[in-house]
Formats: sequence, C-alpha cells, structure tokens
Amino acid sequence: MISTSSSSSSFSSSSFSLSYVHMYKIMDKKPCNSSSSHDPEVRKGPWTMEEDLILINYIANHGEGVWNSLAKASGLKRTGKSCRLRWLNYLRPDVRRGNITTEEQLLIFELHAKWGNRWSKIAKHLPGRTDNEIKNFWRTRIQKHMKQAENSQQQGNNSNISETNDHHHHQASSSTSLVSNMALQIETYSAPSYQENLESFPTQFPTITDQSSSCTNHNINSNHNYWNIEDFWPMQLLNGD
DNA sequence: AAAAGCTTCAACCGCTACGCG
DNA sequence: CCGCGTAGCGGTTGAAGCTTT
Repeated sequence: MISTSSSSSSFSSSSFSLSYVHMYKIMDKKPCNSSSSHDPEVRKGPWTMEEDLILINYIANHGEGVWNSLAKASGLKRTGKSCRLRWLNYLRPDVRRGNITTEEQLLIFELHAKWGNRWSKIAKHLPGRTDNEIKNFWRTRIQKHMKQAENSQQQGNNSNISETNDHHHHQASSSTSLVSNMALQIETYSAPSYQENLESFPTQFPTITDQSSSCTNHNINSNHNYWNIEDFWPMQLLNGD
C-alpha cells in the first residue's frame, strides 16, 4: 500500500485549493485540548497547520499508507485513522474544494438514486471530491431541500415543479425527470449563495494560478482558483527530512 | 448590540471487510 | 478456521460561523 514514489512526485506538482489556506484563517484558534481521557498522548480535534505540515512532509518523503506506523513514525500524536482521514479528505493534492457544480449535483443525484448512501462509490465518479464532502452536501443541502419539497407537495403546491421542468425541456423517464427536477431546484436554490461565498473569498492570498493545465481532473469547475503549494509553503519545508 | 437559532463541515466513532500468518 | 492489524465506509457530533430576531 506504500506508494512512495508516486505520491511524492504527484505531491511536488500539487496544488492546493483556496479554502485550504482559508481554513487556517478561519481556524486561527487553539486546537481543542484534544487528548482522550484514557490516552493523553493521542490528540484529537481540529488539525493545526504544524500537524498538517508534518503529515504532508512525511508523506512527501515516505509515501502514504500503513497509517498507524505512519502516525508513529512521523511523530504526530494522532491515530493512524485520523492521519488517513486528514490526508484523504483534506491534504491530498488532488482534493477539489469549493462549490459543487450543477453537473456534479446532477451526477450525485443520479448516482444516489442508483446506489443510495454509497458515498465513497459515488465519490469515485466525482474526481477530487471526497465521500465526506458528498455526504455532507447531501445531508445539509439535499435532504433539507427534499423536506421542503415534501412539505410543499403536501400542501398541494407541486404544479410549478412540472412547469419548471417543461420550461427547461428536461423530459426523460419518470425517474430521471425527478432527478432533473431536484437538480434544477437545487441549482436555483443554492447557486447564488455559493457564488457569493466564492467571490468573497480572500483576495490577499498568494498568487492564484490557473491549474487547468497541471491538474487534469480539476477542469470541471471553472469557478475554482488553485495555486501551487510553492506559492504558499517554500519547497524546502517539504524536503527537509 | 446581543442573544438565540440555524447551518455547515471537519473530525470522530463504531463497525465491517479484507489480507495475512 | 481463528486472531490480529489495517483500510475503508457510513452515521453522527459539535464547534464555529452565519442569520434572524
């Protein structure tokens, strides 16, 4: 499972999303005390930038995998599980963050209709998205919206949905049209706020680069701004092992 | 201005699957 | 088979931010 060379090389040409740095702005806080009651050596709670750097650095030099040993060897006072989660959901260079596009929403709908809550299976079809992110997206946005839709249906107020559907020529099988209906609703519902959030992203961050050429699987969403890690952390930090 | 309520999402937990000796 | 270690999954939690009152 150790993939030293591949992960190292992919890492060095990596990019990080805006929100990665934004996170530290938001989370400019002390990590919550974070030790479990039975094992004072194990830290819990939000990761600090220092911990992230240690993990990134370690993986850049040794590759990922065998997380328990990695956790020990890197000197992090975290469980292997925690390291794995942090890496896969957040630090991995190809993690794509930010708003979920309409295309992705549609895909999530379709795949969820097919497979249900198989988040990781669904995530495999959305490059750069993590199961956690999709799960959160579904729970916070879709389920809420479904409830609203349910309520309005109960009030016999579902005629405008089919109107919308007609207007957008989304005519397919009944199941797909349901998916399309939902997606359209989500689109109109969520796009503005997402866009606002994105545009209000800090502009004081380092050089924002267009990664469309270097990140092959990041080309779906043109809303996204990425920059190379070199813009943020000097490379010597990563090679200092 | 501030308190209350709501939303978001990173991180944790418990569990299962799998591989290996 | 059994036991152990590891990887991975899906559900849940709770802190922080945001919005409403």
